[in-house]
Amino acid sequence: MTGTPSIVNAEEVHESPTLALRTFDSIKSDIINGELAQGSKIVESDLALKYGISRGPLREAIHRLERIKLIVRIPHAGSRVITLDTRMMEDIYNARESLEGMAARLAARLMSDAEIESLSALLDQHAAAISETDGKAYFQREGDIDFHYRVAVASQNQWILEKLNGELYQLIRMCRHQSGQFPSRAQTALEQHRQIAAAIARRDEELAELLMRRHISGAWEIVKTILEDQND
Amino acid sequence: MTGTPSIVNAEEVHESPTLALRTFDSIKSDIINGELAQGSKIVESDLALKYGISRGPLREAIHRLERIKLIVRIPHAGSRVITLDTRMMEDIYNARESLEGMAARLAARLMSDAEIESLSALLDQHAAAISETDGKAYFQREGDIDFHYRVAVASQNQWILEKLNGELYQLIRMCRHQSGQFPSRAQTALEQHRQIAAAIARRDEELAELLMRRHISGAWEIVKTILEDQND
DNA sequence: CAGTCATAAATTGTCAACAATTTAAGCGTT
DNA sequence: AACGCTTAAATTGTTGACAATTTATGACTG
Repeated sequence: MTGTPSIVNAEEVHESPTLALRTFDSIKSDIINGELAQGSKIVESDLALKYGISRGPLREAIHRLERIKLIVRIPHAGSRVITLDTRMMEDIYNARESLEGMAARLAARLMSDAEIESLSALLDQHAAAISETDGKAYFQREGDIDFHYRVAVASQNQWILEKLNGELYQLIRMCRHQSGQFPSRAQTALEQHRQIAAAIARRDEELAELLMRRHISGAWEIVKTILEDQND
Repeated sequence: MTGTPSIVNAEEVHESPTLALRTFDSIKSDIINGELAQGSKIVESDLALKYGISRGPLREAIHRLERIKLIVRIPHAGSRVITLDTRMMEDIYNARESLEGMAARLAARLMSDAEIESLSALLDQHAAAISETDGKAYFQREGDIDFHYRVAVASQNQWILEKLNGELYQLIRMCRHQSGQFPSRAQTALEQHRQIAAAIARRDEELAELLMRRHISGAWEIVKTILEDQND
């Protein structure tokens, strides 16, 4: 029951049973990877043609993307791919800080011993990967998210899990991709992950929350300077 | 710029420009008021007929309700009105605690002096209303939400504001409605609101967050016992 | 009589045409 | 040349019909 096996966390294997959902996934990737440029206008007929479906399910896909905040939409005026700015990312990181802080607290309360064991193993795995590849970007990025995802799951709070995994992480992925590779920080992050895991293992709710919040607000400070440097 | 005049917080005046949105509002009210019973199955054709529109926009309305978590939906299997249980409400209140705690912190940092003044005035208004009507239920409920809404706005965090006002408060309203009138607690709540407002006025971020979280977790303790008594 | 398979009904998913609205272009006026 | 109005094009919103899928029904078999 504990073994989410690998790096990738939640993408389903068997493809979605409906056109709208499959198209939603496609467009989502295209936006995160930057193939659909930020701020570009979405024209329903064009996209429907491009993805080979009719406007009905495409519309549903767009609405789902709006829900995830990858697309912004104005009645009768159409929709555009979102444009990330510092202001918005600050909102995201602040929300994430409070939500993941709570998740860590709940995880410290509720995580099973087996899960804790498995979490620790995950971090060993990360440590190995770091010393091997020494800064291999992609792996670490997803590894980082993997850790946070586990904590969110362990919180057993469906609402929080859904918001983190469904919305916030997507936007952060997109931001990372758009900002190119930024400094590795892998070693520091791993160290902090270890401390958080230790606090959880000790069932110290207060400390787990505190450390998680520090970890995230620290990450924000770095991302912030990068974003600001970029736009000046 | 400060004067949101009255109790009701954000319902737009001029009705929505699209059928789907208007129907969304209608169904939302019907669910919150219990006219559409919890757990009842939603059949698209039936509802479309009932609201006098075609299935297209109705479908969009349903998707929006799913986004708000008032409806749960399974591909090919249809959708049902959500059924509130203690488990889910606990998730909601925990999420709310962390998010509103952060909102209070940000409010203490960012709220303008005029807004603070206005917030204080709102509380005076509430105090007057309480001593007048001494436990007039509806007013106090909305008054309570009004206070929390103001703090969320003052946080200037769009993501948090949207989640609180768009999702969490709706579910709490629904829960309150379904649970009938529960004990007033108006005096206690007002007192706590005052302390929170004072902390914000003092620009004490730490304390504002702490008090807000206590306030909400306290409210949850009460709601929890009510819910448990009901189902046993 | 329980269980299972095939069939029929009900319901959701998808499509293409039509209506309403917004955006752009063209024309005339000042 | 700039502004506003009228008209045309483009785009979104809405509709009803059709296809695919699930759920219910009932006959058949062990």
